[in-house]
Amino acid sequence: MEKYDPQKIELKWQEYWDKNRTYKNYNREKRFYVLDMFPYPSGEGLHVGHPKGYIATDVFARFKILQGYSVLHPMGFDSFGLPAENYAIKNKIHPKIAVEKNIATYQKQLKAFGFTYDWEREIITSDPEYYKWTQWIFLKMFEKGLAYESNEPVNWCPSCKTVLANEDLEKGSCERCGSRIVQKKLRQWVLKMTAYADRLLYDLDNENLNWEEMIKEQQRNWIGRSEGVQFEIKIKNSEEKIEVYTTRLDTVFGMTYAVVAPEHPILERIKDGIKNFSEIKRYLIQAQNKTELERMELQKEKTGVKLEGITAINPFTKEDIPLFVADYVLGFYGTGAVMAVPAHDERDFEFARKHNLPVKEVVKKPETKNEKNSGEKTDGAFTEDGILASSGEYSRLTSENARGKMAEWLEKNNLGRKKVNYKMRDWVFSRQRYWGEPIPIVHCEKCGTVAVPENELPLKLPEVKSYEPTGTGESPLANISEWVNTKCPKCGGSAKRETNTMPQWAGSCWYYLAYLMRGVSNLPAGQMNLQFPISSYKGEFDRWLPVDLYIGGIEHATRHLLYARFWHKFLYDLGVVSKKEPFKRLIHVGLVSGEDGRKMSKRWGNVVNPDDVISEFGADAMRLFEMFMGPFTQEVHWSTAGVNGSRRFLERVWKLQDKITNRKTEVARKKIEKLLHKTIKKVTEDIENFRFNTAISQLMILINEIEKEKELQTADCELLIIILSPFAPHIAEEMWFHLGHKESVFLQKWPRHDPALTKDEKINLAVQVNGKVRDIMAVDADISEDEAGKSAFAREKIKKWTAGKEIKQVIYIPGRIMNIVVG
RNA sequence: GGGCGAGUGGCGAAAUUGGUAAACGCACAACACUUAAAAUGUUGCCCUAUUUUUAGGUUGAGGGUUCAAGUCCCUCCUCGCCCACCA
Repeated sequence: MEKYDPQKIELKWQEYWDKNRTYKNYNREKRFYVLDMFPYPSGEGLHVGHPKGYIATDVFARFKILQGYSVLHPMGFDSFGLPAENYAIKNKIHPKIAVEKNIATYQKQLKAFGFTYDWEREIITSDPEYYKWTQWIFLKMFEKGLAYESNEPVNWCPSCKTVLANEDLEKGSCERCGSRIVQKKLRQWVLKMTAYADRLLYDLDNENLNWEEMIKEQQRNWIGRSEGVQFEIKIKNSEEKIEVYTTRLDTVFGMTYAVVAPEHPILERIKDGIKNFSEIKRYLIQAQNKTELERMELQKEKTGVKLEGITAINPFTKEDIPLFVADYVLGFYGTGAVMAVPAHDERDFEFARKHNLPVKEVVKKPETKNEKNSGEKTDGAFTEDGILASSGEYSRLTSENARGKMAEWLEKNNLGRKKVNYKMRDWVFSRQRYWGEPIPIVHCEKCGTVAVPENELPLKLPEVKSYEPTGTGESPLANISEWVNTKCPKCGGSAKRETNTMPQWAGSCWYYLAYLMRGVSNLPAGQMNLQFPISSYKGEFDRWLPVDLYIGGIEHATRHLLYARFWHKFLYDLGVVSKKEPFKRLIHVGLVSGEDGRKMSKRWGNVVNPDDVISEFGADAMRLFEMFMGPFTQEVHWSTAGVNGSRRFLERVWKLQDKITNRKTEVARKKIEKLLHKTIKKVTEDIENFRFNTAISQLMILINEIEKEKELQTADCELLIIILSPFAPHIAEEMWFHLGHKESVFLQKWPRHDPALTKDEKINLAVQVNGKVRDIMAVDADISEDEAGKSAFAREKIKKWTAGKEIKQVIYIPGRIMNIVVG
């Protein structure tokens, strides 16, 4: 047998699979759609962490192919957006050229792994043939009133010189460059994601999504639904009133003041009645100049000013209460105004203490028998539910009951109503950058905002010399007058094009559909041609959706995964797709950090390039190692020595070929056959449950055992090759052909274990005395309790511990343990 | 502050879901092969005592339930991730 030489065999089989279209069996009855979160092609290339998820999907894809499914496993590139553009600016290359170059690098790196990707379906989000559809979906949203213009203050990154969505922030800073965000009023395009808030929440639990609970929870928190009551507080001696929102209406008798946010419109309306208006004005300017971050850093310090001369009335108690303006109340949430109950809200408590406002306790902790009732007021607010006190007719009710009754009273008197609020905001969808999809809208003086007609799509991104961001709040496109100045599609008069572009995330909202659309076109690889109308793709959508398995990083939990679900639901409403949810099963890939435990980055010099690993150890060894490192969803540290271990394992597998024989040596055969079937069972179950590490350790156990034998039956070797093949496809294929086969191992059937063979006839039964293992007996697996007891008591080691003692109890769990309890 | 998750050898980890803790691998050590090294093979490798055997201890700490706890319950400690003035 010649030496195991991955360099030689891996390239050979990659070419073979490609040429023979080994994985493209799209006409089988059962189908399975495996999807990776596609990368954005940065200039750095891949490091060894990136492929971990791709290896897992590849293992799964091969497993499903072997189980007889048509498996769709596509790959593409998310090439619009800031990473590509910033790279281009830094290196003074046009983004388009940079993207082409980086994609070539990525492809080369990915292909070295021998993945099952169907490159004929590759998509690139910055390709006009692709983004004409991104634009089309936007136009549909515009048509349905879900894309609208807004002038609300938005997050502005002074370094990236663009606005950002809430989802793009990290602790009040730009997620990409770390710069502090400032609030800026700019005309923006916004998508009405909040219109889908309820469905985005509800369907998480009601569409049989096999998602990790952690990700569902993150989305729930992000959507942030809360049920409460909105009611009005009148201003004394005035027609004016403010609406407040609360989830704790039960505490309303404890309201000792009310607060409006600095942005609240009432301040302008009642300014003549405010005696200290100049002071208020100063405060508003001060508040406006605070950045998001400052607002948060100073959160302990609650500032605010009383509106002198203004009195509000608590609708329940009819008491006069003061009104404040304070920036701890957020202008964009709820009504931008709150009732303040210092006794039962920590923020209000803090504010009240600072401004010497009364604290009125109206909810008491229910008394429990054993608890000492000290009667002392605790230092802080009591924020839990309890029993009402000093609340008029509502006293003695539980918080929950009181909330219901109080809301009824408000409704009856036409003062308020139940209201659901969400933390999630509408999606700020425009960017003042060059490298993105142009928003297909024309501004006409006469007709207003007008959609670019469908047959003019794609609205191509014009070529420019200078694509650097301007910082003026306008995109670089605004400087190209021949592009900007156009005719109104409606009236034919002169009009100007929208110059903002779409955000990073737009293209990835529907890409899993584009792969399916690519299946319809018969054009050669690399040529996208996705023709209108969308209905011509319905058959493909219905056949393949939803995506059966989706793997990617956890950082997308509240960004891409939320946006894509939103778009999918919109497309569902349009009748484009027939399923409510796009991704049926979702698993996140745990990060691979550097050998030093730090995040892999140029800065630490701990980046490992997969090309180097593959050329030293082979793609199979690398694949195997990344699946063996630890539980898939967990963070792991890279270890080059560990890859070497996987390589050693493959060398040993390779050497088994010297033992292959067809002679019958029954005893050895039996032993290996049993272990083989146990391994089939475990590997099958483990792949299904994404426990690749234990699947591989079981394969190692099997190999260790076979090594001890002199011979290996051909039939057993074949089964071994098949169950190893998803992890190490190249060596498996090579060994498969060595056995004389003329057809790929991936056209074989995944074996089923024989249940009779996975059962042991003899087992080692542990015998405990008082819970401590004192002996281990080799017995028949189906030994009866009587017999097991007899043999146990006959054994010296057991006698030693039971002699002269009263046997109180004997517990026997067949196949597991016997515990003798003595007194 | 809120939510989610995790703590097991020198390291990555496993444990049939309440039933022999440390499988499998990495690193390390000794030996064999070799002039030597690498590679490979064999053996050892949680802690303490001891004489190969054996006994005791051990899953972040403490308590509880149970014949039996890494696994279930309570209290506490540490770490990670996400969200964070959301009324």
